[in-house]
Amino acid sequence: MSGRQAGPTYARIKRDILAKIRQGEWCDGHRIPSEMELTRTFDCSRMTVHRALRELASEGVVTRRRRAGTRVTLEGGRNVLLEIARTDKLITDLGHDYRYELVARARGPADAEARAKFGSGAQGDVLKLVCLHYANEKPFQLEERWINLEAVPSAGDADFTKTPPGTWLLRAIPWSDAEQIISAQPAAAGEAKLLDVELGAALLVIERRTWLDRAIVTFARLSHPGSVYHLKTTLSR
Amino acid sequence: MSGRQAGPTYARIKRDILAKIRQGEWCDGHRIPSEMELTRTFDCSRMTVHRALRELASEGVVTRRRRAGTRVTLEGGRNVLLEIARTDKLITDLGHDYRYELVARARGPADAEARAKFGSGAQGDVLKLVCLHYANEKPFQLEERWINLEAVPSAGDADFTKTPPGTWLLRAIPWSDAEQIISAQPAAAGEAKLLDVELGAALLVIERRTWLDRAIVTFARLSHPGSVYHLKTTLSR
DNA sequence: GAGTGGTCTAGACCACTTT
DNA sequence: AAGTGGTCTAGACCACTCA
Repeated sequence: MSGRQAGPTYARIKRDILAKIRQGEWCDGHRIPSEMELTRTFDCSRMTVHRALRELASEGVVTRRRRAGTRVTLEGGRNVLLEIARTDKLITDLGHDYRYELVARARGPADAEARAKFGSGAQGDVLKLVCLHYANEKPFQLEERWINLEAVPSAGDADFTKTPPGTWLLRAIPWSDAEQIISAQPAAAGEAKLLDVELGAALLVIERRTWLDRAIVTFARLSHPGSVYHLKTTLSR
Repeated sequence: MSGRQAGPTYARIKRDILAKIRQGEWCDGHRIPSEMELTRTFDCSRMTVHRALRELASEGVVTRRRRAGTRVTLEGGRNVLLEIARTDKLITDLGHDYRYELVARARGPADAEARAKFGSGAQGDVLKLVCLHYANEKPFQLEERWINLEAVPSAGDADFTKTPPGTWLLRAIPWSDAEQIISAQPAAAGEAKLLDVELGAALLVIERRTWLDRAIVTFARLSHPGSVYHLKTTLSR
């Protein structure tokens, strides 16, 4: 038969295998037919079968080993795509009014606090910014931002009263590595006042470090009132 | 010639292109040579070049359009990999002792609470479990779990005093879609007592729904004391 | 040793989009 | 109309690993 369904052959092979896994016909650890067998089943070349299986493997659905064959991946950790967007985009995507305010700006040699954030990587001047992002005129995110001026000298002259530093940095600076820590923390006195929440209220905090090669570029601490913000991720297989 | 560096040809092509992007030689929006040109540059077949470019496109590094060519992807949102693991694996990976305890188990028709969690998808019996996961004998995660027994009848007979429901479900049940919401919430009275924290303390809460086709399988609310738990993600390009 | 996946080739035809 | 990427083939040889 080979009722030519929609799309290319490799996609049809992927769909058929995924359907068998989803329906439980092939469960965790089950061995999938070899490339040669599938070549006969789908009446196509081995390269086409190989591409389908290779993509499923790169998506974590199956695990392949020479001689041992292809098996449905045993359950372990799963990788979930978590999309991180600029704060202004995040808010306007939700259909809210967005407003940004620069609360404080200070430039000077790296003090102990900055060195702690940067993990001892900064010796020269550091720019520290404190910003508030509003959604519908309510505080949505408090952004504390440290920028390593050794790595990004042009940030010293940038005007951050209109453009949030996150947006400016994404446009201006290439980066090679990033790290992000998501946690729940009680609001300290200063944070509570700026975010207009009770002292000790639950905040969702994202701390993000960004490097260019070995040099740290920036550290951001983004705090959100727990009552108004969450991260949502979806996945399917 | 073709100074055979390490690894297969397609990987070398990917590395070379990524290096040019990282070093800023090809910046956002820059057009990359066509497959035919790269075929000559790297002295290999077009399929090999195609594979390298296709993988870079699937990783979001480049964007490809027929006739228009291949370009370095313009900056937009970023995708971050967030790894989600079973709680027992999470704790033992950190080098801590793991202990699990079933606090409560109740079976009955879906009440208003369960229908709210399931988004009105459940009509029949529901199994509700409350579990505690300890790391080094300190409460690490409070798991409140609802299982739709219409979708998973065998869960009604499973023994959850030894095996955590998350582990059991991952092994027993295929799934097709999942949704996850990460938030910061204050500890309610019952949660505070079980987790041994102050009333109103900041909790990092993960709520996860899992479906098989259209039917909801399970809803889990996983609460962690903010002081002992965080999610960490890293990425590089 | 034999069977598995991993890579690669030198062609081919098609689909799409810009000119 | 021409040039780009998208897919596919029918082979080939290699690398790994289990029996």
